[in-house]
Amino acid sequence: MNDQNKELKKAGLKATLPRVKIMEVLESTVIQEEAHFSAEDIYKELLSRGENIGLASVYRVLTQFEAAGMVKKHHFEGSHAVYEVLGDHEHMVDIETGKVLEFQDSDLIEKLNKIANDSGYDLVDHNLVLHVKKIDS
Amino acid sequence: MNDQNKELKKAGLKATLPRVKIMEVLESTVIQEEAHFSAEDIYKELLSRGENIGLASVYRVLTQFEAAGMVKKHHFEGSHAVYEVLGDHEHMVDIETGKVLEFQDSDLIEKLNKIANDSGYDLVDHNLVLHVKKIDS
DNA sequence: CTCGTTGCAAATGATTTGCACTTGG
DNA sequence: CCAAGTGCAAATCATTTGCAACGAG
Repeated sequence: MNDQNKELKKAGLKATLPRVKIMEVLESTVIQEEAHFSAEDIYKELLSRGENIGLASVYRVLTQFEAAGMVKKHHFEGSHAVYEVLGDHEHMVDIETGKVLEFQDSDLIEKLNKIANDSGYDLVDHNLVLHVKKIDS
Repeated sequence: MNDQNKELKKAGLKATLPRVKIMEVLESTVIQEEAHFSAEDIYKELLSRGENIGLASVYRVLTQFEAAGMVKKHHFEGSHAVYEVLGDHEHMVDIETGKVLEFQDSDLIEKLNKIANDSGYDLVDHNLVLHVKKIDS
């Protein structure tokens, strides 16, 4: 049994063809390079690979993957949601180019935890997007 | 000329009845107490005040107000967007109750600016939502 | 076998748009 | 007056759902 099957099992999901194929796409370079993708993007990539998987299933599976903590859903802007394979980084959007940069900063995370704690809460998750523009431009 | 008219002018918008009425609602206690409201909420409040303003206009006006920097749009979760009168605070969502708490932390803002600067950018805006749960629960 | 899953098509629900009709300046 | 703005209804678009057929364990 391969990695994908294991991960699906761990999430309590049957290792069906659509789910395995979608995981493959999520782990492929095409996606890794973009870092962010819509349900539609995945769907098209599946089509181009000759898979016959419905868009509705892509939505269903991504939702399940999100519940399982494998991907995260974002609403950076625009009308549709985008997903990302879970990683511990934050986002910075260049408002002039629309490009999404990623960064990590453990001090920041520590600070966020502290803020939550100070209010009597545990930090379970967070969403952070910096909107930036090149200095001088 | 009153404050609302001035603010609208400053944003380069004609002081039309729908826009003035919507500003009034945004500044009313009903809204201030909730802090977050959907286009639908504003629409209903206008109706209850006997105003005959279309939902489409509410959407149009809120979009213009957002462009003018008077309100901010959020997608905390769920299917519809919510707006808030612009204030310099962050959000903390209790994942168990769905309640949205607000907080301020200048150190945090300073840190965010620093992060952007270190990458050669100016921080224009940011979006931060902490997802928390009560300690021990 | 037998449920959980899927594909497809139809339904939904929030937001947007086309257009003839007002209205603010 | 007349371009900007509005109301209404119809159109869009992303996402969801119902349901009969399918397939993993």
